[in-house]
Amino acid sequence: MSDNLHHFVEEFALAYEAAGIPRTAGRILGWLMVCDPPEQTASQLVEALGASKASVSTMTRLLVQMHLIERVPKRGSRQDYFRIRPGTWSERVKNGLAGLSVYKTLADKGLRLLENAPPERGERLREMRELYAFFEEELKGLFERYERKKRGGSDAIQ
Amino acid sequence: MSDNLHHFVEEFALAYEAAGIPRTAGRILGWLMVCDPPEQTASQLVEALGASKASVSTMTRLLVQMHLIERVPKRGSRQDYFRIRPGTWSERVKNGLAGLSVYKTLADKGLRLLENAPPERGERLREMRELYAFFEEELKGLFERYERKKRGGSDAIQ
DNA sequence: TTGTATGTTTAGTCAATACTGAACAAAATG
DNA sequence: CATTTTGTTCAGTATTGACTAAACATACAA
Repeated sequence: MSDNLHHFVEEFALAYEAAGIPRTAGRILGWLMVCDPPEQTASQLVEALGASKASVSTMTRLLVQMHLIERVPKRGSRQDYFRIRPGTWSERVKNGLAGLSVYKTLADKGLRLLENAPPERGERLREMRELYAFFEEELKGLFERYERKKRGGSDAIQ
Repeated sequence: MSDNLHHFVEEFALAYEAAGIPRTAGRILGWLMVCDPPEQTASQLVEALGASKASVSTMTRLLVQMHLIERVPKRGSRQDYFRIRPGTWSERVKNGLAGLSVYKTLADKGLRLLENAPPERGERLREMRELYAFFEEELKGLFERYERKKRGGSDAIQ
């Protein structure tokens, strides 16, 4: 409704566009973070964001696939309700950090190819491998610490 | 040269394409990680990767701007030499992780807009904020630990 | 059944971008 | 000076992808 809120939604969308999420999908995310009530039908999204039905249909599907939002069935209504999936951001960060291990694997593959080459030739890859291995290990622990803190902390979300 | 190496370079490029780096730029990166010698001229890159001069010129510029590679002046030659920037991967991870703070800021902005709204409406944003704040803080420490370990460790790169 | 509300799929438009060949620029060498 | 080597810029092509309107499908309501 308010102009400020719309501005926020745009900023939200922009930030997530940089992370590879389509503009409209980002707007849906941003809106679902601040709207009242937190569950919204597809038509409400169309209305609030000024996007087409088709776009909302496609992007909600995408966001559901990405586990960022979820469909909420509502008895007495056959409309689809959407909301931010509880725990989404935590999972997103977790997956993002876990994705770093791809690069460790990559470095490993390269090193295997250079087994018979003079050792200094593998220096670049070893540095890369060492870095990603360190973070893969440590981030695992960091995440556990976060979840433990959250369980023990004030309000648990789910 | 070897077919295996080319396959590795392709895989490397593919992995970094997922991170938003153009295919050819990724190939340059991959090649510079395993080539011998580690510094290569533009024409060597053209030759090794089968890309056009124009592409190599554009993509090397991009990679230099991204601080992933660097131009190395070489006395006695007016050709441009390129190599992986020492410490690149470390810096890349560091910046990537530092980028998470954008989302904390984002959540803050949203919360400010909801100041006058009933508190439960800010619940989604508070959860998000709390998460990113935690990681912003902890990752800072984690990185320090990595650098300290590296300095103290076996071979320092730069 | 017919009508109405809702969501998905399709076809097509528009914009962005990765890439190339060719023209151009700059500088060293003969 | 002209020639050769090297790199950049420009113009054009092809691909991808986000988005929309319109057609279609589904299911409830009268």
